[in-house]
Amino acid sequence: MMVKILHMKQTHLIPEPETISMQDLELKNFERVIDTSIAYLVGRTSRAIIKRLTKKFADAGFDVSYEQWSILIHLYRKDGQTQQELSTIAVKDKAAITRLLNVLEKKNIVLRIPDRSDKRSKLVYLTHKAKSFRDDLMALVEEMLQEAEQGVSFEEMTQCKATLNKIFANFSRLDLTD
Amino acid sequence: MMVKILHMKQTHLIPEPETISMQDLELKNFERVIDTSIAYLVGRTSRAIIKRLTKKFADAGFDVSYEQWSILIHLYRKDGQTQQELSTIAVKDKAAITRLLNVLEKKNIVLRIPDRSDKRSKLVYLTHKAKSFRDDLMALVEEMLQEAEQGVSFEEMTQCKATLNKIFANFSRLDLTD
DNA sequence: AATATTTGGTTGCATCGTCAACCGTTTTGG
DNA sequence: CCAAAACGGTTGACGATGCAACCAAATATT
Repeated sequence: MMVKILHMKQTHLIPEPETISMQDLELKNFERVIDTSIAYLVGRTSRAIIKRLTKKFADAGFDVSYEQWSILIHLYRKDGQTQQELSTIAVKDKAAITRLLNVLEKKNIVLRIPDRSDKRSKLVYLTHKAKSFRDDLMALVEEMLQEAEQGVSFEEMTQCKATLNKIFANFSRLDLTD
Repeated sequence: MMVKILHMKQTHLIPEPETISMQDLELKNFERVIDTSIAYLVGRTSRAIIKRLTKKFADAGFDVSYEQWSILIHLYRKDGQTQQELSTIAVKDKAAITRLLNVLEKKNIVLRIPDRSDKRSKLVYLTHKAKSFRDDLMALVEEMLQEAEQGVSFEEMTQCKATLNKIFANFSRLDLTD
């Protein structure tokens, strides 16, 4: 994979183009794989966002983590979904959903009601408490999004999102075909 | 935050523009905060990448997780760094570094050597084993990156990375000024 | 020189994510 | 109609993360 001509002898004082270009290649390869890698950038941006929003929620006195919010938001849009639906829409393992809901239920933010028509599934509903701070949470998220967008034009952000969607779609496809 | 004129009376049969636009606003707000939110897209793309690379490593018989690789790569570039340096460059908590290195040391992939000139720090070095599969891991990462880039032009990817960098910088700045 | 502060690293605690195994229910297909 | 397969949810095992408290060594302060 890596081109290795790093041990070439330097017989002249003038820089030899071959050697330099090989070192460049090596450096460029690292750059490509680390600092400027989409994997790295996407990962650290994601962590930065989570950290920021977690802090915002905490500072405002809401005992809701980013992950818990990522479930809540789907319930705010449509209350009473099954865990399976939440799992799909939130792109999380169903085990992860079970555990997040355990915490949210303990905090009295959601309720699990057995589905009468299908005894296997449970429908997840928001409590009054959850509904009461909905707008506050949404406002904090809006605030965070605006912070993220500083110096980024609408078109630029739209383009970036489109690219991220393409990348995600690429992996979704590959995961299916394996 | 949310504009609520959903309870307006409908006195005519023709759809009232106000009502419709308010519902649209509501929907758009959800869209902005969920599906098309940069937070959501960045998060799911990151998880997809990690999942894919983890699978690639495992399929090829390498017992190295994505997180472990994210440390290794920095050592491949420059061997013998302190944990503090790794923490900064990998954008991870120093506690996380300690634990990742514990695992890597147990797997005989890295070594921790106490720094003789500063007894507090430890220098992290790659073992022969680590060096031996370096190119294989790099090749798998290259493969994953190429999968990610399907249907994405070079310019588009460059633009996307630039935007992600801007967003990250925004949060870094805010974290400092608090 | 003596003390205070900072720094590098480890550990405990709580949360989160994935995988695989499992249980009870529902659906399918011979 | 009944056995097999699929499905929804839970649990255990294991890795990983962030925060805060902590220790020992190194620097800075006075």
